[in-house]
Amino acid sequence: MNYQTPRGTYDILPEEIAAWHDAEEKIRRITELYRYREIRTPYFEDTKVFKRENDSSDMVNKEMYTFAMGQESYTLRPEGTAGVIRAFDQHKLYGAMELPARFWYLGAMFRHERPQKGRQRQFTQFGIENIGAKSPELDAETIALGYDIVKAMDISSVKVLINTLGDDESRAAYREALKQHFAPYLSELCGDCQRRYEQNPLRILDCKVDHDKDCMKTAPKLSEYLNEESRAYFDQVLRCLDELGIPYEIDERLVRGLDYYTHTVFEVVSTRPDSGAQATVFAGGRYDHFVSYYGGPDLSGIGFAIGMERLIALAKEEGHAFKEEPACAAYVIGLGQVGSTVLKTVQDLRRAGIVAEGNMVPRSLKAQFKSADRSGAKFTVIIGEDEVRNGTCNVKLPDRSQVSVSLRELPAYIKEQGGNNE
RNA sequence: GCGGCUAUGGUGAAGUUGGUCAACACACUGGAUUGUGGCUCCAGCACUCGUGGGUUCGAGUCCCACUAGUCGCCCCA
Repeated sequence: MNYQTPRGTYDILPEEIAAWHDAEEKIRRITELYRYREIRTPYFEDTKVFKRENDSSDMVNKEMYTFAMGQESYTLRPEGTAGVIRAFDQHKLYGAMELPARFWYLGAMFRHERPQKGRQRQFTQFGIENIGAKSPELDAETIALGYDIVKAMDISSVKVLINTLGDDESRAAYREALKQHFAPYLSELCGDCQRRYEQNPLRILDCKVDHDKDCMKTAPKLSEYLNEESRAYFDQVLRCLDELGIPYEIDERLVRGLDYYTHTVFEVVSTRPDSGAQATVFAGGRYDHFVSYYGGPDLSGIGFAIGMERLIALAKEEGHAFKEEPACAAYVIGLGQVGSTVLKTVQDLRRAGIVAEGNMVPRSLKAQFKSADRSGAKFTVIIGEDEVRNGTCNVKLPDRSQVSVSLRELPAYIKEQGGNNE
């Protein structure tokens, strides 16, 4: 029997973890600067939290890990927004927090999809939600936060795609116009599009199958159906981005997969040719009615999610130097019958704040030196039987010269020599 | 859910038209060298080629199924 990770899941081995810590640290710093606060919601929720009425997205309809326990049906979260808003409503945070309430989250998400480059069944998302206020400035600020994270990872080959879905009135008008336009062509469209025609005609524009059909090219544009207010809102978002120096591209086809979006939607994609089919680094948008869906007041919100695996992979491809974990400063070797002296010496070093390792099993001198080499320690401390008697040790310096130091003064000596790393 | 490609030790891999011991390199372990290492030299390191069937006198090499990886479609972070 071979044991291995389930399909689409993977282990992050110690070798890889520095990259994650680096990204997480930068994210923490940036969310702090923007005054966002972390929220942790369960990894599974009542299925109804994710499976909403009138939701036509595949993610919700066929990619969820749903399981039953007794009478209850639960689902592993496929995305972060639903849980955060559920918590916001459940705990009535609209009354307890200053609005807009600002949340960030980081954790695993689960979708039962076929794995490929940049897509796993368990993957990690960082996301933010800004709930309870609505303004073009907030939309721009939200995009800026994500953009800052991407920049902090030294990723430069990305572009911001942006679009507006308008308010309810604009969308309703557009929806009717689209249905009218596509009605005569319905039989030419793919099966998915025929389903979308009823459920969410906007998504037809997103279709890859029917992309090149004439009726797509002649389809009315959403921008033609925006009312005055929606147009002004979007223009102001763009103006803010201009002022912040964030380059963007308006993409009229961008409607996003989740059905709850209104007004501003955006997607930041990699422009690297080696990014594969899953090039989106982060994506999100505004939602006018999602907060009330779970029983809260009719507040608007905006958020986005970053795919952490994609972020880290891109940073790697772009040559970002990940912050490394602290190296070993001192390695302690024991020769002969030295009892617990090695252990005590290493502990003294650690208590003095020095990253240290010691040889704890009886091994040949050669093997111990080899470990010392591999640990990358700047200093090798050698303790033999004579030294134990005298209360001293031999310290090998980086230039391979050797000095005798009393065990009591060893931590101070190593600090003095600049031993504690950088 | 659909399609292409792939699958040999800890790692990178070689394995000819199916026919001896499954190369080579790195890594690892031990020794030369049990009070001083990173060099060198020597030795060891795949009862077996993702799993299960089949064809054959004979299969790592051919066929089928399954599993996994990978890339693409769908979808999406």
